Amino acid sequence: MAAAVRTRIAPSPTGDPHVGTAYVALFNYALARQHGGRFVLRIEDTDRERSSSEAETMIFDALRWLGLEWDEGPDVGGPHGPYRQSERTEIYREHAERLVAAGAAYPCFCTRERLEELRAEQKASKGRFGYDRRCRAVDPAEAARRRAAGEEHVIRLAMPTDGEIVVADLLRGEVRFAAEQIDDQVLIKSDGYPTYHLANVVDDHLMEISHVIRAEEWISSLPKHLRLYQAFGWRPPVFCHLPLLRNPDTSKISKRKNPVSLNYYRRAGFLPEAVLNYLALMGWAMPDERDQFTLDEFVAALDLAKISLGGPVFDLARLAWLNGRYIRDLSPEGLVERLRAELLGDRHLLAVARLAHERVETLADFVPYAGYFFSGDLAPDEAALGGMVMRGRTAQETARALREVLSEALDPILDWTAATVETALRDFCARHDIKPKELFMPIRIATTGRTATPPLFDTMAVLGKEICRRRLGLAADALGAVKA
RNA sequence: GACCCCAUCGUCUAGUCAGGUCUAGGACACCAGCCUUUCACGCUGGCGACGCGGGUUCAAAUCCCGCUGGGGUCACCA
Repeated sequence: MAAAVRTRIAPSPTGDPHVGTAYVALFNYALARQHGGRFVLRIEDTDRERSSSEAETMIFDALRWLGLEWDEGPDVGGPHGPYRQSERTEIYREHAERLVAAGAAYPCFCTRERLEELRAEQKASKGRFGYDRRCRAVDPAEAARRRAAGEEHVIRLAMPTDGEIVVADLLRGEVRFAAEQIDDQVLIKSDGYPTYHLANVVDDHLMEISHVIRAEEWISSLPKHLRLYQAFGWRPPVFCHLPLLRNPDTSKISKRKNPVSLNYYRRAGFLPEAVLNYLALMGWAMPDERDQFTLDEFVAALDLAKISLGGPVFDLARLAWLNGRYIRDLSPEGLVERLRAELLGDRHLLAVARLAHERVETLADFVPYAGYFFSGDLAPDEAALGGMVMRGRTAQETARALREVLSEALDPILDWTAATVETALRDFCARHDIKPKELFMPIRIATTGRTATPPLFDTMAVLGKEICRRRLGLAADALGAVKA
């Protein structure tokens, strides 16, 4: 009897919930459902610097919005918990020690400074990149003494130094790597936390994951992972690396060039079933090439082996078309229901009403006054573009400034409120020696299309991060395209 | 740069594994027409691709090699 199919999605809660996470989750979910198996959600929060609970909550919300329910996870429990890696550090430490005892891993006392120098040298001499394995030569007894004395160190995996490592990928078959070119990966950081590579392998084994379906960017670390399975004496799961979603210019999908936050799609009025359906079309097609189908139909028809490997360009226009079909399939009553669920829900309506109620005279003024709170992308016209150009600067310079506002001030905000936005924006002005006045009008016009609006930060708070980011990005693009 | 992956219309793809039925099919976008008081939907039609060069074969989009191109990875981030 075949072993149970167990799949997982293992996102890192370090930012906004990513469309790539949904893409990978979809295929994992579908495979598990197809085989009556289990779909696990595991939070990989081993980067103490960047992980946050806000980001984790957003991942839960986004996945649930899409309807990709998990059977085991941090919030629903399960027999293989805990499902948050930060709560499993003892397990990783124990496993790392096992490897050290077996000689498959070793403590490394090299300082960050030395590693940086090493990298610089290697770069200059165009030599091989990676750690030079110096600490591998340290006598184990001496290493143990130094560790006991509290000397700062990491634990590294001892990779074979010659021969070939052959890994198997469900879609690509055997892939070969020369062992010597694989780095001695850090397994345990000096803060005692594991790196992805260790935690991931240990957990996939302990959680009895049968199929690891993840993005292609991981394929080059597969030799390390395989080595870990061997060193532990475990049977590796089936690996299946999905192609990477792409920007229109075919680079790996990024927020600079494409909306990547699932929050954007939700807020911009995309239906979850349409988003899922569209994602299923990335690298895969129904046997009859039908382009509209339900999640259940996908679950029934999915054949992993039929995934095509060319990186699919994420095309908003095609998603919008699909979304339109789903909307047309709704009854008018159904449409109203959907509208009330999100865009015209009491929550959003009330937030807008708070800003609009002293600025309208009749109820009928409300819709035209507050229209931009209920729409998605804004296409700035010439007048708007003119109004956006900052005093004493060119359109291009303004575009650059707006992009910096995005990446430096706005993107990092996970707790999006009028207060956090205001602080971020004022800090930005101070840092760049810009008068707030000069920056705020362009932002106002970019985010609302108007020169007169309720207070900017309140307005941006109600608009939400994703709508603001997209409108600012679009405005920057339009300004950048203005002939100097 | 090194290593790895990939390669069909602008985009998503079917066809490639088991070579002939492929003068390469469908969808998005675009263009035109029809429907229609308008717009949209819908319908019909059009534009549009096997990256290049060698092989193997009676026959290659399909198999092999090289080139070119694109992408990813080379962190005490995942």
